[in-house]
Amino acid sequence: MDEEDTASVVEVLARLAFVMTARLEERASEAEVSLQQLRLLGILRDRRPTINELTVHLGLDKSSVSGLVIRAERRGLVSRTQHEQDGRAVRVRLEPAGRAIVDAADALFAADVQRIFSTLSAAERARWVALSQRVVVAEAADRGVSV
Amino acid sequence: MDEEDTASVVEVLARLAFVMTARLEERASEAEVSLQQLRLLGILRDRRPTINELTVHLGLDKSSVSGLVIRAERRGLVSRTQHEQDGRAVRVRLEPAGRAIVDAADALFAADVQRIFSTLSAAERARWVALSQRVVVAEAADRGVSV
DNA sequence: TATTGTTATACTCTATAACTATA
DNA sequence: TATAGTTATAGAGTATAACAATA
Repeated sequence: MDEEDTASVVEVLARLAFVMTARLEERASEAEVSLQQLRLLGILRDRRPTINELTVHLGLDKSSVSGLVIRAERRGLVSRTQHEQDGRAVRVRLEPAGRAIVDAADALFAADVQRIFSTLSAAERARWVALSQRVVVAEAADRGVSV
Repeated sequence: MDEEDTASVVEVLARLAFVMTARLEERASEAEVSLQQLRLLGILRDRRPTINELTVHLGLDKSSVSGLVIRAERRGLVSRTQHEQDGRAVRVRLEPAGRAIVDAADALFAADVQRIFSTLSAAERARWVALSQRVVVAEAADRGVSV
């Protein structure tokens, strides 16, 4: 891959990542939460993890996760309950108010994506998804090795 | 575009945006700046904008931009000079230390991209870039209309 | 009067270090 | 001793509102 080739990939990739993150942030904001709060709620949709497990999913320090969860709990979006086996640990659970928010933000973002990607034909969209999935897999592999 | 189709696009798109933003953040951090500081420095590579112009590029309030610039100036990465025509305005300029940082972070990220995208053939890469560019254009058009 | 930029204030988010309680 | 989580502290980033200087 030559320099010019790389430069064009970097440019469109960075732009895509920025505008889509900005969209997500905007939709989260409309649902009255920050992007990080939305990420937290999204993780809790099908899990009841401990703070420790959340640090892995979110890639944050336990003190940062503790703060995120406490602020979410203060708003009634999640709840903390005692762990069944380990008396030191807590389980974090999504509350109905939190689920309503994450569902609303998701619907808004999905509608954005549907509108934006309608510029491609069904075949082109399928091709884009297939190629992008391979990129995501390659990124994970690269991270696993290079770190 | 049916629901299943949309869901797969949303999933890979969100994942791609997240991991690439995380990469950029990591590389910025290695270059000793935050992602927002790196964005600021990147904009200044070929421009000497006012604070007002920067609010458009960054999508932030003028008070937020003011703070970003002041913190960057405190570290010697940028400088503020009087505007030639308008006595109220200032011009923000990239200093050599700032240029070194943005160049270093850029090189690291470009190397990441080169490694990751080598999983695709040259033809596939070209196809991915072409499709993604159309998506970015459609996003901008959608934003211009829907807002 | 309107505009440019800064400042005061308040909040979220983040990490490090110290701490408490449990294992 | 080690681990799970919270708290104290410090700093970046963000927005709103009030402000000063200039247009």
